[in-house]
Amino acid sequence: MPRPDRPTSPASTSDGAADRPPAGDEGAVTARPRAGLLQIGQVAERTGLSLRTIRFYEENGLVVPTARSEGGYRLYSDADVARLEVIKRMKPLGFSLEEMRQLLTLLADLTVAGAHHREALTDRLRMFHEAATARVGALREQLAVAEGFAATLADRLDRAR
Amino acid sequence: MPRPDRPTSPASTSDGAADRPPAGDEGAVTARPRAGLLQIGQVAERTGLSLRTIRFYEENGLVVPTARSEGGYRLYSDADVARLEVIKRMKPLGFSLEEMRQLLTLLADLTVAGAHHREALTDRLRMFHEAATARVGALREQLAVAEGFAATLADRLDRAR
DNA sequence: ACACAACCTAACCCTCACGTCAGGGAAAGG
DNA sequence: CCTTTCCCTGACGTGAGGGTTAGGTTGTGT
Repeated sequence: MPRPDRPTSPASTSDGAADRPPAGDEGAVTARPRAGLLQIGQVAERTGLSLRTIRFYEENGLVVPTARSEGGYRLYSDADVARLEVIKRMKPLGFSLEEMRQLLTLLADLTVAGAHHREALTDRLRMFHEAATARVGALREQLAVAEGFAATLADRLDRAR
Repeated sequence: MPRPDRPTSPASTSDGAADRPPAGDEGAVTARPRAGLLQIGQVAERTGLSLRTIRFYEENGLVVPTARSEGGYRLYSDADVARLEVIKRMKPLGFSLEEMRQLLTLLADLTVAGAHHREALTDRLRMFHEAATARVGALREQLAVAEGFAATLADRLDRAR
């Protein structure tokens, strides 16, 4: 079973991320190895996160790959990737990894419908929402300051032209 | 020459920042020691920066206090404070300390009117302005993502209420 | 003159979210 | 066999500060 991809591209910058998702039959739609699992490089490509970052998130319990290959390669499911994408969306809110971990768990717990603690969960969710709202406000202010400073620079530019 | 402030407040939380700006005559407007110079605590209060941060900026050559007291206290002029405030405005743009240092110098150089390198200076200024504009764009996007996520949270909140 | 409270100093280590090597193993093909 | 390309772990580095410690300075009240 040979491999279709990489038709002789000898030079590369090094550890990049692209390629070799073993055995997708010729003309397959999207690279997909045996069990619908992606390896880290492909995940990085899809999410725009660095390999280091993805590993780091695992180290901190944020997204642990569903499986490992015999040789120890991390193998990510679509759900894993989705989790990573949620994290990406949270990032601008400036939550810490720990907070993100908690929020992820919380959201998962809430999705399990059968939660008896529903009340407590929504309470915690409300707190996260408040924190998020606060951060959004802070961000807005930062943006305003940034715009202001950029304007100042523009000013000095054509004042000194 | 006695001091007006602190009319016997024995308990305090500790290192705060307020107080003893020596000898402002009774009923003075704003605390002012001898030569219109402020000590670090007062600067912190005015700028909203932490003592640590202000010292850190000095360590990195961003704002070196105009003077020191006999005993080694940092003494800041109004110009120093102004510099700190400029830094505060730059911060949301995500420049590194080094970049901010350069930009501060650049702006100062430009103000010295008599610059022969005016051209080169404005060129550098233009580059900073471009960087700033780029960052503003990035910030806007971050804000959008943040708002989006906050909305998602709000959604889950009343979907699960 | 002395004690004192409030302020300051330098010097240290700690945190967070990664980046950056270094050295070695795995997957696939020639 | 060898080569590529990808992946692994482990360890150290970085940026922008935070916190703590042990001690010096300043102005004041008595």
